[in-house]
Amino acid sequence: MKKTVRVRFAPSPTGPLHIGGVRTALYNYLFARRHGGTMILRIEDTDSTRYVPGAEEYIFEALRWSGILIDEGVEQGGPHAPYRQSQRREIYLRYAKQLVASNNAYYAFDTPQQLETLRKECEARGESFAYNHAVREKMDNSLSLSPEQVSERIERGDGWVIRFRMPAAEQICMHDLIRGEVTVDSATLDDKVLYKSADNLPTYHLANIVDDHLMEISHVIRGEEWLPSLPLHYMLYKALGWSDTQPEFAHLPLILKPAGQGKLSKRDGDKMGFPVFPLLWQSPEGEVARGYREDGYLPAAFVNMLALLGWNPGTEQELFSMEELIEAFSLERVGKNGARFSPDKARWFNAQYIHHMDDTALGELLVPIVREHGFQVDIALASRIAALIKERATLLGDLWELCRYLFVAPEEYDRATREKYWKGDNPALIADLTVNVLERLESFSTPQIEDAIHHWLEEGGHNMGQVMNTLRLTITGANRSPSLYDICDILGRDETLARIRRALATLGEG
RNA sequence: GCUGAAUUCGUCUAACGGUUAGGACGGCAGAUUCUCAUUCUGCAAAUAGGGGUUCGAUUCCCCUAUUCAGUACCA
Repeated sequence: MKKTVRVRFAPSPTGPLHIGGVRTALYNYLFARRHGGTMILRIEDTDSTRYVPGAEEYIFEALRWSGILIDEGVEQGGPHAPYRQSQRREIYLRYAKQLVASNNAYYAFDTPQQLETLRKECEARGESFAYNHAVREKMDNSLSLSPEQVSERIERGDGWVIRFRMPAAEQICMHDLIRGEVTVDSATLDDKVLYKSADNLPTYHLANIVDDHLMEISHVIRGEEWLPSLPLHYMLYKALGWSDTQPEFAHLPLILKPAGQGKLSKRDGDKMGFPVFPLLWQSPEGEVARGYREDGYLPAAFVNMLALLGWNPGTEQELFSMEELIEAFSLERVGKNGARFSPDKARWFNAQYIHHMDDTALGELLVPIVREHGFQVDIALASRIAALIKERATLLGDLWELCRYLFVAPEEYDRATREKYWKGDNPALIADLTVNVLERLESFSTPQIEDAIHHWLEEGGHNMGQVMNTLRLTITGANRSPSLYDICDILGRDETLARIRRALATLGEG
C-alpha cells in the first residue's frame, strides 16, 4: 500500500523568498499534485532574532502569484494547525525532554561566549572545535554534572540548551530519492543544539523533525544545503522512535549564480541586472530589490523557467503550462548537479509566453498600461494592438514603447532615420502619395490602403523600401514598427494625414 | 582543515555499456519582410585528468583535480 503523499514547504520568514525557494516550493507542489497529495505551508520562525516583518506576507503573495496553491497552512488552516512554529513552542520542549530522559540528549550550560573562546583557541592551534563525543564529558553539562547540580542550575535560572548526544561511532546509512545511498560516520558529527532556554524555542532540527512527524509528512523535498544535516535527522527519528514512519528525502540541487562561483545570492541580481526575487521587496530598512512580477514577467513563464532549472522531462518539450508540469514531473528526473541561473533564458521564456498569448488576453493587460500613460483604449482596440506588437515584446514593460506612437504623434524625428530617408525624391514622393492616393481613398482601412499604395508604387516605378520607410518616419517618427498599413488603419484617416502634413511642414524639402 | 555532494558544448541539459554524443538559450551567418522584431535554415561549440573492468565506456569501479554545500544557542 502506498502512503498518501503529504509534502510541505517550510520557509523561515527572515527575508524575501528568493527564486531558489520558489523552485523548492514549486517542486513540492508539482509532486503533491502529481500524486494527488497535500501541499502544506509551514512557517519556521524559531529564530526570534532573525525575524523580519513583512517576510511572511511576502512568502504568501509570492506563492500565490506563482500559482502555487497551498492546501494546509498558516492562512488556510488544517487538521494540524497551528502551522507557525512560534505558536507550537510547548510541543517541542516535551520531545526535547523525552530525548533527555532516554539518554539521547543532555542539558548543556556552556555559554555562547565560552564556546566562542574555545573555538578561537582551537583555531589558533590550527584545529577546529566540535562539541562532540570527544569533548562532551569535559564540558559544562548534565553529563559531567550531578543530577542535583543540574536541577539546581536550571532552577536558579542559568541559561541552558539541550544537545543531541550523537553516537561516537556508527555508520549512518541514508537514502535520498535523488542521490541514492549516502553513508556518514557519526564520529564526524557533533552534538547539535535542539532547544534553547534563551527564547524557549527549538532549533530547526528538532522543530522540523517533530512537525514533519506530527503533520504526517511523507516526502521531504528541500535544498541540497540540508544534505549534511540528514544524518542528524535520521538519528532524531530513531531516538524518538519514529523511524518506521520517517518520510522519504529528496535533496534538490542548488541554483548557482550566472557567473562566478557560489549559489545565487540576493546581491547578484542588482549587480548583474536581473531579479532574484519573484516580487519586489522593500526591507524594513528601506532597501529595495527588484522582482520578476514588477520587471514584467508573466507568472507562467517564470514558473516554466524555474521548473526546467534542475528538472527535465526527458523529451524536447520546453514550454509547459502548470497542468503539463504536474503531469510530467517526477523526482527521478531531477538532476544531481547545481544549475547555473541564466537571465537570458528567463527572458526567452517570457518572450515565448507573450508571443503565444491570446490577443484578447494580452489586450486586457495592455488596457491598464495605456491608461497609466494617460490614454483610454477599449478592449477591442487593445487586442488589435496586442496582435501587432506582441512578437516584438520580451517583457510586459516593452509594450508601451512598442505602441506609444499610436497614442502620441511624433514630437521629434529620429535623427539617423531622417538622415537616411528624408532626402532626394522621398519627401516629394510622400507629398504626391498623400495628395493623389491617401486623401482620395474611399475607405481608410488596411486592405484598401495596401492596394492603393501598391498600385501607386507600381505605376510610378518607385522603390518600396524608400517610400515606406520615409512614410514610417512621418507617422511614427522613427524606423521601427509593425506593418504601416495597420498603423494607418488604427490611427484613422485624419490623424494619419495630419501627421504626414506635419512632417512635410517641419522636415522641409530634405 | 574536516565531512558530504557534484563534474557532458560558454549556459540549461539528453543519451539509464554500442549514437555522426541530441535539443534549448546565447553567439555567428543566411533566408523571409516596407523597417524593427518574429519566424525559418545553417555554422561553431562538450564527455575534467589518469588508471582499471569490458569485445566496447559519457555511462560501472578506483585515484587525482576542480566546484559547491555544511561545519552556529541560523534556517
